[in-house]
This record gives sequence, structure tokens and C-alpha cells, in this order.
Amino acid sequence: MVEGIQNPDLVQIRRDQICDAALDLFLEKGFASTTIRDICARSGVNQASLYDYVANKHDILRRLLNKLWFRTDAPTLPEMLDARPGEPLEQVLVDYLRQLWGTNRQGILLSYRAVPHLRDEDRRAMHAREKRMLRELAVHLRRLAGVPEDDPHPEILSNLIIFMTAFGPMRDWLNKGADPDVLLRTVAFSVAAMVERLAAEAGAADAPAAAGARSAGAAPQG
Amino acid sequence: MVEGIQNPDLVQIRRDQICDAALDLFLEKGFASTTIRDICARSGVNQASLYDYVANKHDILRRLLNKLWFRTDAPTLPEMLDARPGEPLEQVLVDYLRQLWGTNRQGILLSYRAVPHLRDEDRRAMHAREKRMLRELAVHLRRLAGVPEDDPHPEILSNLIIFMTAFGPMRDWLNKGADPDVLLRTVAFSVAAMVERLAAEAGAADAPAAAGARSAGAAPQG
DNA sequence: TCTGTAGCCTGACAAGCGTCAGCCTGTCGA
DNA sequence: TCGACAGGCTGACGCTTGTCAGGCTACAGA
Repeated sequence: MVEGIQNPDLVQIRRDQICDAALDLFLEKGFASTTIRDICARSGVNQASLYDYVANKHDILRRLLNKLWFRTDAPTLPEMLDARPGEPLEQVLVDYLRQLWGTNRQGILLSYRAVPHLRDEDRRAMHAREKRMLRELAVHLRRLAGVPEDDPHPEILSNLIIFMTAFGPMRDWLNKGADPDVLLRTVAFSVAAMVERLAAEAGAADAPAAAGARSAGAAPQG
Repeated sequence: MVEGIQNPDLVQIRRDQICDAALDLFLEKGFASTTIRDICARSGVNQASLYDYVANKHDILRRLLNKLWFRTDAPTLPEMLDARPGEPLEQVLVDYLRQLWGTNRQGILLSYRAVPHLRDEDRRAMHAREKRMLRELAVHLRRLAGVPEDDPHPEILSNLIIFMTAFGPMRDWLNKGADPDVLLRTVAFSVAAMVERLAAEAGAADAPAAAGARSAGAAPQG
């Protein structure tokens, strides 16, 4: 080998092997205590050959996050809300969570656990994406709850909701035996209740909200 | 020195030095990539002397979690609810979060990040405590929302609420500039809204709920 | 059969790890 | 003045880590 591996298909196959094995191990033992030798043993790739396919250990983590966290094949929550205007927040959330928790549990876990091991540049990129998502979601919440521009609650609630979308994967060991669908419906209705309450308080303090809460169910605030 | 250090006060002082330095480093760089040499450098304790005060690196982590996670000086959420019967959930939560986020941010972060590095026995103890708390909180929720024994929602909601109590410390980098008090009030009112909605749905499906939601009326915090 | 070469692997490197034996220093009662 | 002894420190151990130079194998084309 003079200049790396030439067959691009082979490179792809080997990289997938390496990343798949590494993902499991990173989630099992953490990034720092997973060794290159571990990854080689599980993936079947030779220890020296590994460096023909990835630059180094950090490169594996970066590739994983690019595939799982910065994925382009699935919409973010605000994108999904954009695409389905008028639909109740709760229903959109159910679909969003089903998709997220169904196909990307590991990506969520990795993104929360691997942060300290990211290179600064990659961490900045992650934070930027998170901030953008938060901002976009806050716009929706502000409209849904009918609160004024200067009210800081939508931003906080956005942050909280995005955090709650990690609930399933992060705490599933405590939900042993629970129906996954009941789980995500519970989260969705909880979020809807939060937004409704925000709308109700804005309406009570202000004027009757223009948009109001769109979610189904009685507003219990009495 | 024949048999360890004899002055118990000195032992305590040194252990605190070691643990304080280690806590910062574990949160900064993760457990596995923090070295004994790092801990010594930051704490000022000599590398050999360190082993006069703690058994090894894992022992440091265990001591930290005992101090921060299995703390006995602060009540758990269900304990606080037991101690203040009749008070609105929302108010109890505000006080609980103020105490938790004020004095134990690092404990929360550590407990979420250090899990993969715990010895099995310690991990089992953590999980047991978590399960007990979840069960106890579910009892309260069931009563507050007036839902029947066989409804699985209180358990899921308990799990979700305990997860949400980690929101402040886990996502504070996204809440830069926000008033910490507004933050925890927002979480508290969100949780109250969730429980109210659970009560409303139980009441709608069943009979008028006996307990109902006890949260204070419209009192917009802002 | 020979040869060039793409891809695989052996074996080793320096660096860094957790750990500790054994020596050194300072203090204090006799 | 002396020695006993608590506590600090030097220096090194055996091991594991990420990384890679360079030799090896298998096979296509002549």
C-alpha cells in the first residue's frame, strides 16, 4: 500500500465494520476505556489495517456522530412541525419520538456521553446545531402558546423538551416491560400539557391568546 | 508509616482534597481519561501519598458518589412530599429543585456520566436507590392524579420527572444568562401541568377524581 | 510461470498508566 | 542529645495504550 486503500467500496465496508463495533463498545464502556484493540477484536479488522480506514480513535467518534447525530435522513422536531402545520403538537411529537427512539437510540446516548471526548471543533458544531434547534422550536412554542416576544419561557421550554426527547433511550433500563408506545405517548402528552399550561398562563395574565393551545383534550387549568 | 495514616482528621482533610480535585477533573475530562497524576497535580497530594488516603482510582469515584449521590443530608423528592403533605406539588418541587440544583449540580452530572465506570456492586446500589425513589414517587402521583392501581402512567411519569430533575445541571450551557429561579420554576410548573393533565384524563375516563390536581392556580412566574 | 500491486498483518515503539517499596524529613518526649 | 515515629516523597515497576513501519499474501494480467 502506497497511498491508502484504493477501492472505495471496500473502504466503506471496513469503516462500517469499525464504526459499528466501536459504537457498541463506546456505549458499553465509554470512549476512553475502549481500546483500539477492543474495536479490532469486535470488528474483525486488524489493528494495523484499522489505520488504513480511519485516521485515529477520535476520527471513529467523529464519524459516528456525523452518521447518528448530524443525520440528514430524518427531520428534527422543528422541521417536522414546519412540515405539518396545524396538526396537534402531541401527534407530531408522537411521530417524532417514534422515529427517533426507534432508529436512533444509540445516537442519542452517544451524543450525551461522548461530549467530553470530542475535539473542540466538533463540540462547537454539536452545540451550534443544538442551539439552532432550540431557537427554531422556541418560535413554534411562542406561536402555539401565544406568548409575547420578550417572554423567556419558550426558550427554556424548548431546551426542556429537547432534553425530554432523550428520556426514552437514557432511562429505558427503568422502564423494563413498559410498552414503548405508551412510553412515548406519555412523554408527548406531558409536553403538550406543559405547552397548554404556558398558553393558559399567558392568556390569564395577558389578553385571550390568539393561537392558544391546539392540542386535543380539556385544558385542566382551573 | 507502618499501617496507614493514623490521624483521622488529617485523613479526612486529604481525602477531601483528593475528592474535590477528582470531581472537577472527572466532569471535565471523564473518569477514564483523568489520571492519578492529574488528580495529584490539582490536589497537591503526592502521587505515592495518595494511596495512603484512598485505595485506588475507583475508590475515589465511589467516595464521590457516596457523598454526592447517596447523600443523607438532603431529602429526596418523595421524602419531601411525605414531609409536606397537602402542599402543592409545584411548590414542593420548586424547593426541591432549588436545593438540588443549588448544592448538588456536580453530583447529578457525575451520577449520569460515571455509570459505565462503576464497579458492578456500586452500580447495583445506584440502580436500587433509583428504583426505590421511582416507586415512592409513583405512589404520590397516583394519589395526586387519582388514577387506579393498574394504570402504568404514574411509574412512567415518575421516571420522567426524576429525569427532569437533572435538566438544570445537564443543559445549563444552553440556558446561559437565564435566571436560575425562572428555570426551576418552569420545570416545576411543567411537571405540575403533566400531573394535572394525567388527573384530568383519569377523571374524564373514570369518575370525578377524588384528589384532583392540587397545584396553585394561575400564577405566572416571570 | 512470472511480476506488480492492493490489501493484510506481525511486531515493535514510545508514551503514559496505576501502583508502591523504601527512603527522607520533621517533630517531640525523655 | 537521642531515637521513635508520623507522614511526605523519589524513583521505578510492570503493564497497556495509540500508532505505524515494513514485510507478507493472494491474485490479476502478461
